[in-house]
Amino acid sequence: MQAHGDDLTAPAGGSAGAGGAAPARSQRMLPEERRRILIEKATEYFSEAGFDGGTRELARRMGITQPLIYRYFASKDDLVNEVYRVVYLEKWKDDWARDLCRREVALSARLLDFYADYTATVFERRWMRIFFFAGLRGLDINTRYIERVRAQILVPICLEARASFGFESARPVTEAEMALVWVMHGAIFYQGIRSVIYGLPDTSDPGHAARLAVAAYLAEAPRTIAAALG
Amino acid sequence: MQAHGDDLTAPAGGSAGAGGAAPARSQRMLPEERRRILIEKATEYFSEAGFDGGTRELARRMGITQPLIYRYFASKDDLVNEVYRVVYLEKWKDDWARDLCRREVALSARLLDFYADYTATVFERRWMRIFFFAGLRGLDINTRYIERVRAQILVPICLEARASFGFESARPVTEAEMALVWVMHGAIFYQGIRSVIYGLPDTSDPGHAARLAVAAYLAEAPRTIAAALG
DNA sequence: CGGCTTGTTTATCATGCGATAAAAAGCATG
DNA sequence: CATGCTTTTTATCGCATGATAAACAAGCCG
Repeated sequence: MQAHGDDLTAPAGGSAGAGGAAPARSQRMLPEERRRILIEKATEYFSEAGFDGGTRELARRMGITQPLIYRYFASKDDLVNEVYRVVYLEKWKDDWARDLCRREVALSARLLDFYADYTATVFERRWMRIFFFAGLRGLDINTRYIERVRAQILVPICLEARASFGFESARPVTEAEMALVWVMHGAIFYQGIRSVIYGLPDTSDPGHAARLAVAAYLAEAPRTIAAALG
Repeated sequence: MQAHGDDLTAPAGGSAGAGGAAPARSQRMLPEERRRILIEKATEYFSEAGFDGGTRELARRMGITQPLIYRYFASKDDLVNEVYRVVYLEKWKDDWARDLCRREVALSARLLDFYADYTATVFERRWMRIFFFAGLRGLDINTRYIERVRAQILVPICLEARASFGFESARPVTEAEMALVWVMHGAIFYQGIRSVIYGLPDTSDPGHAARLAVAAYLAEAPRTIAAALG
């Protein structure tokens, strides 16, 4: 895209009296620190350029040279996998599943609290874009993430809804109940897609969409649950 | 990925008596036909590999050689843009906007009919993947598509909802009304994302999600409209 | 200072890409 | 069959990429 080579046209200047614009050798760092920064910058860069982004451009943005990356990661794939790992696993909060089951709080409040926290975490440019880049690649880390959402968030919500409406039962959650909770979840998640992936000015408050979706869910849930357990 | 060169190691065989496994020169075609197939196969290929997919691999899948592509498109970008154009523009139905305004039909039926047809069009692997590949690239053709959905589908729905609930008014659609219709649209569209992008087995019928989302929209709409116009 | 370890750069290789030019092959017409 | 035009292939260029090996430089310890 752009000419980036001009900085490198004077390779062996030595003392390089002209000086000033020289790229300046990057500071020596502790391996842990360098690795940490590398992953952070890689996340930032790949979330914009996709995983086809080049290692040279990544290095340039970090102020280091490209081969240095290979001192910390055996291959580009290794680095990419580390980015996945950090994005997918380190941003998951176990509190979510736990707090959703606090029955001393009204279910509507639990749902709204959860989605307030969840959207604050994932409606972020880096997270969302990496999520979709990975999804389009069909990576199983993506599939596993969705499965985690299903098992640890949506299924518990279905069970809490049963309890909340007096339909306590040990029967497994039905497809109809799952379809309903997916509709709520999708309605909320889509607002993040709209603002982050489509790049639309997010005029509307995500909390508003969540309130509408949660209210619709709770309004429809009793009928769906009764039909499922009847 | 795989060795593809072996077929080409015997370039000037001439009569090539051994025959049989030879790649077989591709049939001569009329330019229009060749171009049509090229766009079709490019759509198929790029929807899987992303737009970083190579021209050589595309040619291989078509059974032609790579430089032939450049007889029909000046550059790879030209081909890619043609793929966008076909996917985005040729699948849009003007009937959608028109049928949504047929007031002799109940609004709920109009909405369900529209979404039945719309999801049948876009909940398709090629369309959906190209849509997100383009979205992640920030292409304005994608932004313009969303704008088209907003202007020709969602705004009319808001106006039809006003009329349907007796709130006829020429005042521009408010943000609250748009937020509500985006929630309905998002809830439905997300089910397509889930099955096509996430690659989940779409156990649930998309019509079911649409019925839930439309019902929730129509249940909430009177309150939102009254507040907006009050 | 000299020597050692280790983080960093320079130089380079092999490969794959998009793109171009020239040769070959098909097919109609005299 | 020869001619001419068009489709398709062969051969190749320039460039960017991921990766490797060797040279360099910064700190630390004697």
